[in-house]
Amino acid sequence: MSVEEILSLPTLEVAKALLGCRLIHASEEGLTSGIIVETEAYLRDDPASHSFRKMTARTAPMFDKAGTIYVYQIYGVHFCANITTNETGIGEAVLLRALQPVEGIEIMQKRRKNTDIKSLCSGPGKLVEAMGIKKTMNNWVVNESPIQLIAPAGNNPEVHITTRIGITLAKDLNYRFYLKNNPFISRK
DNA sequence: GTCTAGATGAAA
DNA sequence: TTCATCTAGACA
Repeated sequence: MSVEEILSLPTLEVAKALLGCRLIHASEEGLTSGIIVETEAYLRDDPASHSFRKMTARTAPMFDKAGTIYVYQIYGVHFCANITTNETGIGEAVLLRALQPVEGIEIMQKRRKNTDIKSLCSGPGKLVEAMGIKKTMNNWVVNESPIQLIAPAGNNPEVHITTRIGITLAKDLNYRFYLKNNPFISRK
């Protein structure tokens, strides 16, 4: 399945299909990339989603076309990155929660000030920092910017589905997806 | 204006 | 378990 095909799927399917994809950022400091190993879906009728109510200045990228990147700050300290799904006007997205580092590991270690490979991208805030994703990249579009997405070549990986992390609203929905037995996923 | 929860991470 | 650190968005 191509990236275009993946991004045209319903949001829950996108969250699942993104597992195994490679995310690349060709930054000024150099190229970093990693395999997506953990995601969460946020739908339009989902009380935990930023797009649950009306569109606002902050959440506008969620309502943009599929492949748009939505970056927001959380707890006043960290940033999280999402990939928007659906056509323009529908506010749904997939949160990137963890990557398995592949390229540019030295750059990630420097950005994260941490040499432990397993801790480099094992959480939404960590991955954003390791990949050098900035608030200014809000609204960028995957594969039309230095952020690239590549679909996996091989077969379907084994996927685990659980409830999402760090929320109290709609906390019983099974909208979190991760690769089974992968040591690079986040923990809580 | 005032309130509150929050899609976190690191340290202790 | 605590804390750092703060904003968007709801409601009045």
